[in-house]
Amino acid sequence: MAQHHRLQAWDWESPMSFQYQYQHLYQGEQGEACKELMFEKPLTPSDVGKLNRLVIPKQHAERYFPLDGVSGEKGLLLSLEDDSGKIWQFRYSYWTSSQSYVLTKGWSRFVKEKRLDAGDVVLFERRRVGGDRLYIGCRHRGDPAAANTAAGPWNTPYYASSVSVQHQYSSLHAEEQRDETGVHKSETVAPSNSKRLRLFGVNLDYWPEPEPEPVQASTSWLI
Amino acid sequence: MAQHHRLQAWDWESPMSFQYQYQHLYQGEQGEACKELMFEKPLTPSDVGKLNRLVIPKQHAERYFPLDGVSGEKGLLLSLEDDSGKIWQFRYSYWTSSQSYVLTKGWSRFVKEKRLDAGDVVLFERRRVGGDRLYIGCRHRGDPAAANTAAGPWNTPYYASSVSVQHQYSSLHAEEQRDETGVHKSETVAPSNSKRLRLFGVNLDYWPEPEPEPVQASTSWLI
DNA sequence: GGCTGCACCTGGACG
DNA sequence: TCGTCCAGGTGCAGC
Repeated sequence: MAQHHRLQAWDWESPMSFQYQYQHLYQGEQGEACKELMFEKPLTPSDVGKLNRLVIPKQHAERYFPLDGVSGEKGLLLSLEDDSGKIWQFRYSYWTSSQSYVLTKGWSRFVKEKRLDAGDVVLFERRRVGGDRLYIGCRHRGDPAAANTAAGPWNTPYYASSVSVQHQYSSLHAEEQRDETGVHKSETVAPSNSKRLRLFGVNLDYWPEPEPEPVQASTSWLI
Repeated sequence: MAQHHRLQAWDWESPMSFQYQYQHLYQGEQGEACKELMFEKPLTPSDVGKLNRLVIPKQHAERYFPLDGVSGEKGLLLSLEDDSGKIWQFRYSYWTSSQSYVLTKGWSRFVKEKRLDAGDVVLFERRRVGGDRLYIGCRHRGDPAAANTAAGPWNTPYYASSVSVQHQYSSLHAEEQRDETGVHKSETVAPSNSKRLRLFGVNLDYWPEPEPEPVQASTSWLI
């Protein structure tokens, strides 16, 4: 598994880039079980430009991302964690017109915060710690040994102590709505009306409507 | 009606350019009733360039093309026949941003197949034969006496015997879906969910959704 | 009004 | 040759 070894290399060679509150995740974890690179994509100019979308190569999308709901009118919402512990939500859709899978809403914020340029690499992992987590990282061009070094905890005051998945969802919804509208809404912390998807052992919420709300589990999707 | 006389002139001066299967359309037709030039437009560099759209001069659009639905989200679909009998579908829209009427989807294929360049002329006619038909033709720069000579029946195996409007619709839908997805779908030849528009005595189907389906007449629109 | 998001579109590359 | 994929675009609505 050459890819996997490469991941291990650049990931573990800069352990200090991991945040304090996540160091415990790696205690005693030396083997392949703890993390798995799903795929990487070198970013094209369009991926980091004004189109505000990331094209997910079809073979990776169909292998690693859920198929259920992605073709629906609004696609579905993916929640991924970066090395700082921040949760990133992206709308994940299939565009029949171009026959491609894309991340749209939320992607431009990621590009901006991580200062991504064409030629940089975005990568998707799942990490086992208790349950699995979905992880998104990046590596800047010419910086082969380090992933996700652009954003540190100093940029992400939220979630500093959010370890439980459920807690992260609540915090996330709060921040998401602040980011989106600049307005705090009363129902912010108690969403409903979404479906829960279990992916790589991680519960993901998604919904066909805008203004997502938290949830009872209704759909279970396992790889 | 000077325009009309001009049409008669260049059109009938090269009768051999008309296709065999359509020659019967002109049998016994000598008067103005059989065909009418709606308008011509000399093509600009943008009309034949990478913008993949034809701007329809507003006065012509509003006089000759339907107003109902053109400003809608998807515009509407116009089906026009060329001299070879091939049916061309174009998305016809009004762009509020530029306040112009345009043909978009389908236009670039027409430009390519007819080998149109800036300075060439595209023309729109209605022809009476039984019911009326909408017709699209072109005339290359420096070739004032001939319209639509660039494409012959040798380029258009489809529709060679499609004379009835209904038959043309079925064939057309089949081709449209082939173009869009590259996949033949079982419901291809039996569209529904579209609206029917009667324009210049010709039934036109249009729909707000992709993947159109054939239809019972629901809307009747008469000029 | 600018930016984002969205649905749609097309040409080029390539197997 | 032809279908598939995707990079690079569009207009426009909403925030």
